[in-house]
Parts: sequence; structure tokens; C-alpha cells
Amino acid sequence: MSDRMQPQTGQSLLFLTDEQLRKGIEAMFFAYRGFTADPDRILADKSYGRAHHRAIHFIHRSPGTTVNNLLSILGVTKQSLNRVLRTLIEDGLVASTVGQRDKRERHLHLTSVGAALERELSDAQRDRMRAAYRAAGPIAVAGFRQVLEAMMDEETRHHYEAMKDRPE
Amino acid sequence: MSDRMQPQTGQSLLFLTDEQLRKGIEAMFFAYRGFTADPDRILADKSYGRAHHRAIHFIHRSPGTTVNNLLSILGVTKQSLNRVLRTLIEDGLVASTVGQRDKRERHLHLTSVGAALERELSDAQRDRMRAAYRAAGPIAVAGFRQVLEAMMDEETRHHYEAMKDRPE
DNA sequence: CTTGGAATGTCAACAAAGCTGACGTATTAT
DNA sequence: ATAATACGTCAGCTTTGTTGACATTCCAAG
Repeated sequence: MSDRMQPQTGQSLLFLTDEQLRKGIEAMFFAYRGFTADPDRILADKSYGRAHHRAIHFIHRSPGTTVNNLLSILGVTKQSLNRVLRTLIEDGLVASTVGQRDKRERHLHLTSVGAALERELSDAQRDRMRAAYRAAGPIAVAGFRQVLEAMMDEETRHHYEAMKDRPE
Repeated sequence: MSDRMQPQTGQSLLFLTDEQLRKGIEAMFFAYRGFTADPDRILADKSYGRAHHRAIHFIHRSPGTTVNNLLSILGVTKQSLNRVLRTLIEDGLVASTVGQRDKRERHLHLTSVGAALERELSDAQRDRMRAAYRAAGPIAVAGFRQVLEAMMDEETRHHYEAMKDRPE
């Protein structure tokens, strides 16, 4: 039904064969395991999980973000996020402050302890990413990003792009 | 500690800055959500999950594979895989046959029903992948694959490469 | 000023999918 | 014979997601 060769229109479209697509699918699956492996190891000791990592990452990325904003970035329910957030606040990794303009909102920041964990996690994850980038080279990296961006849902891509190039 | 510019050795190494790496990390996170979104939707109706999809995918990919082999590909415990496999066998999507040479082994195949679900799932996932590939173009796709391969664990990459180019 | 809706938090219950540990049963290898 | 392997299974636990219900607080519109 979909495993036939596409007709060739001048240049080669062999990269769109089902076989090539399947390899891409498997590459995504296997690579994502590597992508999360190092942070997962660090978190395992501390009785935190991947969900905590994600929360920490995006709070670091957008300090002062609201719970609602974080929810739409992470794409989970508030109950699910709340459970994670609560432990992080209890453990003193995240500070939640009532909004000034709108006091219903809570603004989230990393404490120094939270920032330290963030650094440990992202250092580990960046190390692997850097090795992969270095091995593949800048042209490959550009392609990598292009394909990933094209793979995102519309709404997700907006989140992704909204976080672009905010300088440290 | 790691956010300084690397010294430039002739050609630009700007693609290795922490900012670029961070974007790559977020791209992986967001893209993976898109990557799994379509199969997840299909599976939700059928009271199966992502774990079932993975089992079905790799049984389709390597018909007759043993439980042990599947375990090492998926990287989960046998208890975890067994739970998934049992429901698939009970529901008649997977056939488990005793090995001829070694009767301790079970060889796994998709039934016609299982193959139909596999097709439905992989069609959906391939559609998205194809759209992304087409949007990004062949050069980008080559880079995409290169970076992903470099991101895998050693052992994982062996699994990945062992499944190369087996013709349908 | 009241009231409706938005933002947030929390309780309970549940499911998917991972884990460890222990044990049983064939079967094969030594 | 005995040890190791392959598989299945029971029990129990964890993380992380889900619904649904409900309370609180607060903004904004009538």
C-alpha cells in the first residue's frame, strides 16, 4: 500500500522510501534512549524522575513562568505537573511566588539548589549532545534540527520557537 | 562553567555552543512528542500502549525473533515485556512458537491481525516522518540520521545497525 | 457590588509501563 | 548428574500519566 517506489521526478527521491523512513523511525527510538540515559542515571539516585527533569529544565529556561504556561509547554495535566512541582517545592529546588499583577498566578523560579541540579543534569545531557554534534559536523546538525522541527506538531513548534535565542 | 565560546580553530565551531546544544535538546524533546503522537492516538482506542507498539514493530521487523533478543533490543525487563507480550498473544496479534533447534526458545511472529495493526501504526508514523523528510530534503535527512546515530549508546547502535537494510 | 469565569491547588481513583526479587519448569550444555 | 539458559509468572513497588470532583482566590464585566 505504501511500500512502492515513488516515481522519480528528475532528482532522486530514494530518501522517501519506506525503508529509509523506517530507519529514521528506529533511529529516533534508539537515539531518544541515549538522549535520556545520562540524566536518568543522575535522577535515579535522587528519587526524582524524567518529569522532574523536564520541569526543572523549562523553569530554568523561562524563569518566572506560570504554572499554566508550563502546563502547555509540557503537555500534561495540571494534576500530573502539580505532583512533580510539589515535591520540587517541598525539597527546596523550586520557589513558587504569588503573582503581583495577578495574584492567582504562581511564578516559578529555581533556587540555588535547584539551579545546581539543573546544571548537573544539563551538563550531562549536553556532553552527549556535544559529542554527537562534533562527530556529525555542522552541516549534519543543521539537517538534524530541520527534520526535528518539521516533525513537531504545529502548536508544539510554536512553543519551541517562542523559546528561541533568549540569551543567557 | 561550560557556556563560554570555544576558541575558533579556522572554521566556525559556533554550532557547539551551549545555546545551540540546548536548542537541540529541546528539539529532541518536542519532536519526540510529535513522533509518538499519531500511533498513541490509534493505540488509545484499542487499550494498547506505546510498549505494545514497540513490541509489534520489532517483531514485524525481525520475524521469528526470540524473547531474549527482543528484550535486549527494547532494553526492558522480561517481566515488563512479558506483560505486553502476553496480551498480544492472548488477543491473537502475536504467535509464539517453540524453537526447533532449541526448544527453550520461543519464536515470535505477527498474525495477520497483528500485521494489520502494525501497518496501521507504521503508516501513521511514516506519514509524519515522510512529511518531515520531504520538507527538510535529502541533505537534511542525512544529517538527521548522522546525529541520531552518534547520540546512541554503543550497544544500542549495534542493535540499530544489525537491523540495517534487510529487504522487505 | 455581585457574579461568572479563570487560575490554581488538592483529593481520590485508576492505568500504563517500568522496576526488583523469587520461584518453577523445560531444555540444553558441561 | 549438574549447571546454566530461556522462558513464564507471582507479588509488590514506583513513576508518571489520566479523569472527575471540588474549593479557593481573584479579575473583570455587567
